[in-house]
Amino acid sequence: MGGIDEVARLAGVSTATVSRALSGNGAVSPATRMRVVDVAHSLGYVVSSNASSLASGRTKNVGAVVPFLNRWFFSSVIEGAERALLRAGYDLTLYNLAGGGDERRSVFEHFLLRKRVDAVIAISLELTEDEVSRLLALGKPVVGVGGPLAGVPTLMIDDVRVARLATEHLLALGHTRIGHIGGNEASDLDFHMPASRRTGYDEAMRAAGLAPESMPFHAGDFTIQGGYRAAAQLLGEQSSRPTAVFAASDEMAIGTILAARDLGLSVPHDVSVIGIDGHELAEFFGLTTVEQFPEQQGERAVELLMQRLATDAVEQPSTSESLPFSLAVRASTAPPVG
Amino acid sequence: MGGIDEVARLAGVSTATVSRALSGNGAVSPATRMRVVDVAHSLGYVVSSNASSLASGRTKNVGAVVPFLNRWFFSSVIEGAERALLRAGYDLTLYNLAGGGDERRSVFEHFLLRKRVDAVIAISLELTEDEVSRLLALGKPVVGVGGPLAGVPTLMIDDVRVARLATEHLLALGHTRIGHIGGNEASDLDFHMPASRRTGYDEAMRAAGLAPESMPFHAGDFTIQGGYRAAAQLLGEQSSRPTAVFAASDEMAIGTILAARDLGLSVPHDVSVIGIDGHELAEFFGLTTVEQFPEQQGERAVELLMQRLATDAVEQPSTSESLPFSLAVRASTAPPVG
DNA sequence: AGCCCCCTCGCAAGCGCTTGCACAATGTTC
DNA sequence: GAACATTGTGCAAGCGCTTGCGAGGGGGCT
Repeated sequence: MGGIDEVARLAGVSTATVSRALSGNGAVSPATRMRVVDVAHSLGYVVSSNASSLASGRTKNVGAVVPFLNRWFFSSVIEGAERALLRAGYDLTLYNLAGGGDERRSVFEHFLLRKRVDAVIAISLELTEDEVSRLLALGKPVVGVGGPLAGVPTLMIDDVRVARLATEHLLALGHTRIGHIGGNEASDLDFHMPASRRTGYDEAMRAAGLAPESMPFHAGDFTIQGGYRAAAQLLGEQSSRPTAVFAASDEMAIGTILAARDLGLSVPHDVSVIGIDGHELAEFFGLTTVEQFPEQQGERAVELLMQRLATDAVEQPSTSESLPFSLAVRASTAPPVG
Repeated sequence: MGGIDEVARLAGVSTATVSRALSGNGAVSPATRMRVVDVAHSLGYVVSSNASSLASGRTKNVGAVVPFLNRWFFSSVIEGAERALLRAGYDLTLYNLAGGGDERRSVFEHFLLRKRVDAVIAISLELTEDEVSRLLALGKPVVGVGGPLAGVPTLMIDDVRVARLATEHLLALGHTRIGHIGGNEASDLDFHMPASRRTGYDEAMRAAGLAPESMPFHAGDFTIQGGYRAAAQLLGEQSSRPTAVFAASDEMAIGTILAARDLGLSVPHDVSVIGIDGHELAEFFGLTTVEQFPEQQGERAVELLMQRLATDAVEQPSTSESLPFSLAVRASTAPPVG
């Protein structure tokens, strides 16, 4: 009941024709197609994805592997990807590594192997070599977003340039004492982003004839609270207080703004603050930032995947794409006083 | 290659036995099972979900329908659900209604119909009658989380009681002028939560002999910014300024704290603030709040679903469950001064 | 008129599993 | 030791689609 046979019967054609009419694969005359589509619609018939997948080898589903879900960047990328996928008739199934050990292993050793997906999007993941090779061994298109994955084409902003741009904005305003709040050494080892952003900062400082190593630096964990704590330290020492702070993420920058307030410092009068990300709260806090556009990154990732699926090119083009970003100047940055 | 036949051959049994050994359905001697499992493991064989689904009618996959993804509550519920599902060997596929019109329709008219899921979790959704009936027409277990769905068993906190508890906390501290920041009339029509929280507030006030209608009220949109704007108004009028504010969500409460600071008011000295949710930022802002536990709600939803799938009870028990919550007292509330 | 090509469509063989049924080999009971 | 459960396994028929191949028919060409 409700299967393809019924549609075929009512439309007066074979199941083969129904399949072709509904999927768009193979030639069907416009008249026949219309009849089939009408019957299917009136029966509320939708092709069973399992039967279809089994027969065709295509699942119309892509997997998204993420390290967390409840962080702005990740959920935004997913949101963009999901939207693009729905439009293309694809589903999105989620593989959240947050759980840690066991769950993480089983995602790679079990879940991704059951042929439920045609492709996978890996978001801001630092994977072990073994995990990457398992991913590639699936023989399916893979694209990374937001973090470099060896051997996988990846979409990401050029963190070095972005950080340079942010730092240059402060320099152009006339600041010469610019503190930095970034990642700590430990996390830098497995995740390059904080290191790259620091590099961009260093480059800009040196290009301006300033010595980055002599500037105040504190590590945060990319949360508001981490930024607050780092900023409290960095801004707390009267003697060496910078006139501007470049935080490696908007959340840390917001923490910095809050810390400044609590220290009785006015932003931007006493201290300018700039971040990176274009977080949804940036505007509310009047935060100057270099925006990136995670939703669009998700959409772009899907675009790439669809293209790759269409040409069934199995080989991974390793051309990584560099994504757009843009400086949004708000009230948190101004020329230094005096 | 790599199919069940190869495993069967190498283990010296039939494919039927392999299927039974790997799935746990049907009796297989321990020795045989071990042999099969070993062979499967060494070949890296994992049952193809499509073939399995087609043959068995079970997909080992559940759908999660959400209105947004990038909000704390939703992503937390999903995170909890995902974790529980992975443990049970299930996948989670995401249906995000955020797009609005077209995408929303196609989720109900197309995507959910392709038999890709065994059950669905509907998170904080206000669905039309048509949408609910389509959901039920799937003939699959459905559970709602965080919002009432007619005819669907739902997990949610008792918003009235939670709001009463929050208000009573302020009353117990001695406050008698307590403002409220809640939802606006329009949104109340399709989403009951703001109205329920207001009801709880009204009840507590009346029980204390106070007239809620004479208290300051402003509508916010459940964001930090909305809370800020509402609080700016509510706290801005010198004459009628309340000594305490009950915000219907933590994000709005945080906005209230920020607005108070900007108005030169000290929290809790000049004004106490309490929220609802247990948002991850509450602790950072020292916000007193009534916590709910969305991750656990996600896990609980999965538990319910699994139970229902196990007993293949098709009929929906309409017993809705009321979830735990708890008052977390922090620095944002104190007795009124003088 | 005859030939060929192209377009449309049906036939039927799978896709890779699951499971009802049958059957053999043990174990249990009196 | 006969009669009957019980347990472990294999056989084979699907699950509901997709698609290679081939048949039929209409039109354009020489």
